[in-house]
Formats: sequence, C-alpha cells, structure tokens
Amino acid sequence: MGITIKEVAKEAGVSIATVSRVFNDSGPVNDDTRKKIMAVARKLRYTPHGGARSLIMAKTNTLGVLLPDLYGEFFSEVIRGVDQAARQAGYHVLLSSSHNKAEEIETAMKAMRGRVDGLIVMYPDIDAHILTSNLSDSMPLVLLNCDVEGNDFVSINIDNYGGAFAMVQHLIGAGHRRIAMIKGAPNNFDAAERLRGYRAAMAEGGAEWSERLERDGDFTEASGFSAAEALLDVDPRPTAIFAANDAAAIGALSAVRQRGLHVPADMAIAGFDDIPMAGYINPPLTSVHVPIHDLGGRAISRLIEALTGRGNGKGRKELLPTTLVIRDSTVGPKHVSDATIT
Amino acid sequence: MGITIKEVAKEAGVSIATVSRVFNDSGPVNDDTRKKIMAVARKLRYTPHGGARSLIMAKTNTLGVLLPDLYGEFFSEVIRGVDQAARQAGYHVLLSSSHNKAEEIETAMKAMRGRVDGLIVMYPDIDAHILTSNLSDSMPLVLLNCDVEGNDFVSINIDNYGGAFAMVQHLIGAGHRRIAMIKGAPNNFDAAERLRGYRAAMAEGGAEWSERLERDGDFTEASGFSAAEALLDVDPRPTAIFAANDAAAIGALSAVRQRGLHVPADMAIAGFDDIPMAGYINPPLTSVHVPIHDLGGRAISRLIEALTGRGNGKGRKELLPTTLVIRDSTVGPKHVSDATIT
DNA sequence: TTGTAGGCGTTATCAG
DNA sequence: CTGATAACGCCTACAA
Repeated sequence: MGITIKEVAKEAGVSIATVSRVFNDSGPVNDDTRKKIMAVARKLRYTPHGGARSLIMAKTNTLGVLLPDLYGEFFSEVIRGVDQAARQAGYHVLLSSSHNKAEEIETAMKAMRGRVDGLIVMYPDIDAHILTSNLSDSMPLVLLNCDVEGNDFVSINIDNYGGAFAMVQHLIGAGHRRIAMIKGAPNNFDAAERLRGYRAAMAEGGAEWSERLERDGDFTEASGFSAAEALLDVDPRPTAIFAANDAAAIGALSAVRQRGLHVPADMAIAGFDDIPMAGYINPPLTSVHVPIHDLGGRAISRLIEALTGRGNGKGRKELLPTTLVIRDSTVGPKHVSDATIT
Repeated sequence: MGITIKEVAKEAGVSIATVSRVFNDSGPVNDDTRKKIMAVARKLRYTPHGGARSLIMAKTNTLGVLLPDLYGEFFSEVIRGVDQAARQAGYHVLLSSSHNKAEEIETAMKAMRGRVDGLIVMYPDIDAHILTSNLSDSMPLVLLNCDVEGNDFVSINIDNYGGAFAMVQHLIGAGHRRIAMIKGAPNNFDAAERLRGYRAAMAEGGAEWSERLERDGDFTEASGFSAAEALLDVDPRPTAIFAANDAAAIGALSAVRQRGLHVPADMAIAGFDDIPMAGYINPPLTSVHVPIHDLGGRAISRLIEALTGRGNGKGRKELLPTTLVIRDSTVGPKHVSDATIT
C-alpha cells in the first residue's frame, strides 16, 4: 500500500538519503541524479508518507479543532474560517465536533496527542473551568468562547454582552418598554452572556422587566416559535422580542405572523449573529453582527503564533466586537407610521 | 514535549514492551506490574503518541474529507454527518475544504497520504472526470456528488434530477405554465442536474418554456434576489419561480415582495435543499428535501466498509432520493382563493 | 556529491 | 510473565 522512499531509491539506483534530499531540498544533489529521481518518483507515483515524516520531524503540520454541538450557519462559518486560515499557513485540520461534555473533550484531546501540533477548543459551556483545571499545558492551545477566568490561556471571545446590551438599548430607544427575551441553550456561555446584557440594559433603561418576559429556548427555530407563542399570551403583551440568535428570531417571527400580528408594528423582533440570510427574510431582521468567520481565522493565527514562538506568550485574551445591524423587523416603515399616528 | 513510553517504563522499572502490553491489552501482564504502570502513567500524564502508533500499525484511524467551496447549511450538515459517523466508528476526520479546482484537490490528496486510511471526495464540478482519470487507486475512496461515469468508484449522489422534475411537475399541477428557473453555480454538477430536471419536466408537461425564463445564479441569496428582479420584468411575466436552492429562493422571495407582489398569489416560489429554516420563513417555503446529513454519514459508512473489506468491492453507486415538501409559497391559502375568484 | 547508520515513539516477535 | 530487538517510513549528522 503506497510506494516508499526505499523503492524509489532502488529503482533510481541511489540511496534513500539522496531521494530524501531532492524531496526536501536539503543538501546538494547532482542535477542528473535529481532529474532521474524525479522521473522515477513520478513514474512510481511516489508521495512522501506524512505520518512518518511528522514522527521524525516532531511536527505534524496539523491543527486540532474541537467543537461543541453547533447550529447551522455558526458551525459552518467557524469551520470555514479555520480551514481557510489553516491551509493558507500550510496546516491541516483535524476536526472533532459535537462535543457537549467536558469529559468528551478531554478524551478527544488525548486522542489527538501525536497527531497535532496544537489545539483549538471551543467549549461554550458554563462549566468550562472544569476543563481548564486539568488541562496539561503540553500543547499550544487556544480557547474559543470559553468561560475562563485569569490569563493562563490564549482565548478569544465574542462580545456577547455588549451586543445584547446595545440591542436592548436600541429597542428602548425605539420606544419599547416591555421587551421580552428568548434565551439560548441552557448552560451555554454565549447564551448566558447575551441574557446578562439584556438584563443590564433593561435595568439601566428603566424598562418594565418581569420574569415572565424571559422564555427558555435552545437556539433552534422551533424553540423560538414556541417561546414566542407563549410570550404572545403574556398580559400585558410585550411589544418587542429579542431572541438569543437569528434562528430563534425567525421562529418567533413565524409565530407572531401566524397570530395575524404585524412586525414590527405590533411586535418588533431582533436576533443575534446576523447570518447571511437575515437581510433577506421578511421583514429583514435586525440583528447583532458577529464576526463568525473571523473567529475561526483568528484562532488559527493565534495558535500558529504560539507554535512558532512569535506570540507574546500566554495570557492573551481577545474580545471580538459585535455590531448592531438595524433592519425593518424593529424599525420598519410600518412601525414609524404607526408611531406617528398614535 | 510529551511523555513517551520510554519514560514511563523507566519510572516504573519495567521495559517498554510491558508498558505497551498494558496499554493495548496485548499479552499477559502481572496484575501488580499493571497497577504500578498505570499509576506511573497517570502520574506522568502519559498518552500514547498517535502518530508513532499509526506508523507501525499501518493504520491511522483517520479519514480524509475533501470538500469544495460549499454554502451555509449544506456545508455544515455534510460535515456534521461525516464527523458523527466517523467518531462513532472510532475514526478521526482530517478536513480540507474550499477546493474549487481539480488540481487543488489532487494536491490535498497527496498531502494526506500517510495521514489517512481512506478518503471522501466531494467535487460537484462538471469536469470531475479530470479528477478520476489520474486517481491512483492506492487508497479507498468514496466520491460524493461527482459527475462520474462507469462503475470504477464507490460513489454517492443526490437525486437532483428527480427532485427538480417532481417540483416542476408539482408547479404545473398547480396550474402554472410559465415557470422560471434560477440556476445554480455555473459548472456545478448538482446545479446542472437540477436544471436538466426542470427542462425535462417543462417539456413533458407542455409548459411555456423560453430561454428568458432561465436566469443565472450561484446559490446565494443575493443572486436569487437579482435573478428574480430580472424575471419580474420578463413579459409575459412568469407565475412561478423555481430556484436551484433555498438560499436563492429566499433571495427571490425578498425581491418579489419588494415589488409589492404576493407569494404565492402573484408568484409561486420554490427552492431546493429544504434547509431547517425553510418551514419558518414567510411564507413557508416549498422545497425539495435533500438528506444532507445522511450524505455525509453514508459516505463514512461506505468508506469504512471498503476499509474493513466488508463492502462488496468497488462499483457501488448509490443515489439518495429527494422528496417534495409542499408549503405555502407555492400553494398557500391565498393562491387557492385567488384561483377561485378568477 | 553520495551513502551509512542512528533514531523518532510505538508495536510485535521472539527468546528467556 | 517479561525483556531485548527488529521493524514502520522517513530525516539527518557523519563519513566517504
């Protein structure tokens, strides 16, 4: 299975050392010998054995990526960002996703020893500290969306709190006082931060917060749908719904329209993530833009810095900014005219 | 960097052979010796070096996955399907995506030699035969959505033709005669098959086909939007738009509503893929359901069969069926009442 | 300019 | 039951 360097050497009538030299441009090789070796290699369809190579060079040129159970667009964008950045830098990507327990992640991390040069771990669970506590620092590591204290790790987070805060401020500024929130998955750190931002802005803005304005969700369209249905029965009815992500917001939108209500005239709706589709649904969805693609790309960059020693060592914490994208679902033409009429 | 078996052996006062035995349950080991070794291993945080292991065992327990430049939901679902199936079977996944040239794929394939036991290649380009022609059969291989003739490879395809055909039949059955199509990316095999199904059904159904009813697109919301705008200016105006995928359909939906037209009363709209969101947009989108998740999972299954010799050898071609999912965007309540009035 | 030989971390085949 | 030792495919001093 697979031609080895030895067979190429024999066929070309040279030693394996010489073959190795031409394939790595290490050391001098007579031009004729080189040509001959290349010819033989091509004929035999020889390709160096990556595994053997990385064993002796103590470098796999592979980066491990551990992801949790992620939803739709978010998942694909993170991976795409990672993959592109990695390949551009000459690295492979060993992927392992759908982990939802710290224990699973640790198992996967162990399984990757000797296969990767470094690791990117995304674990947006509120018990992330469990993970970090028994994290041997044997391997360069970048943490993504992890709830970690201190400066012991290189970590990148999204400004979920700030984004949620700004969104609620926007809604309050548009005249809303009873703003409901559809929460994200339980135990999810991102979800918790977005909720925290919502509460803070509600308090600071003097809005009419009540426990009944917060409904459980899990980032799916279905959960957004049923949460919104419940919210429509709250009395007095909220005038705006802020969903923890766009999928849930779209589910909520569906529920609100099914009741015959208009968005944003009767109910403003806002999401989080700003997926590509957000601007094309009806009405266009106001959302908090998250640089998802960047998240993956930056993680790779940081990791490679750590690998090549170009980084400023450990302790670099980074917070990626989010930005408000206001569309018709919160301040559409209808809303404006209604407001004027009232 | 990293504790080796040698250090464990020394610390435990045994030979590396014995340590190896306890970690692989190969050969007998005295119970006390085993306990001691385990204790030392734990203390030293020893984890076997995967790379070295796979070198001597001639098995990497890793599967390579080569993907093209994919869009949103499709991308994530394929990968998720692959990853889940792979891990369940005890395999790792080495991912390399965003390839859009046969040449790139071949480079990536070479780079994976010695790192993977088998390969899954998705290359939905109409020049896929270029790829297969110089495909050394050195490694088990499963082709996904590839335009390959003959039975030389294990391949899995989606019934794009059948799905498109059925969708157009549905539209014709609903009374439409001028049915437009927003095409998918040029040179894309899936797109070509969907177009072929559209044309065949138009011809067979005796609908009013014309060249102007076909517009270019590239699977994005933006392309669907502008294609639909152009279609709205065609005279006589089509009464239905069939988009090559859901993203484009959603873009088209946006354009149609922006003109003040109603869906489906003034214009029916249908998509392809049936992404999770399809049922939640407004109006719910009629689409062709594609078992994307299955696609990845099955590919892994086939590959592992080939690896373990349990498969029926090469030449297995599989066609995954698609199913019609009819929602309001083609036969909504409005459409029905309008038809009655006319 | 080229070949020999040692070793990367592991498993597997032998003797002991 | 345990310990040498030869691979696995490759790179790299060191010698020639």
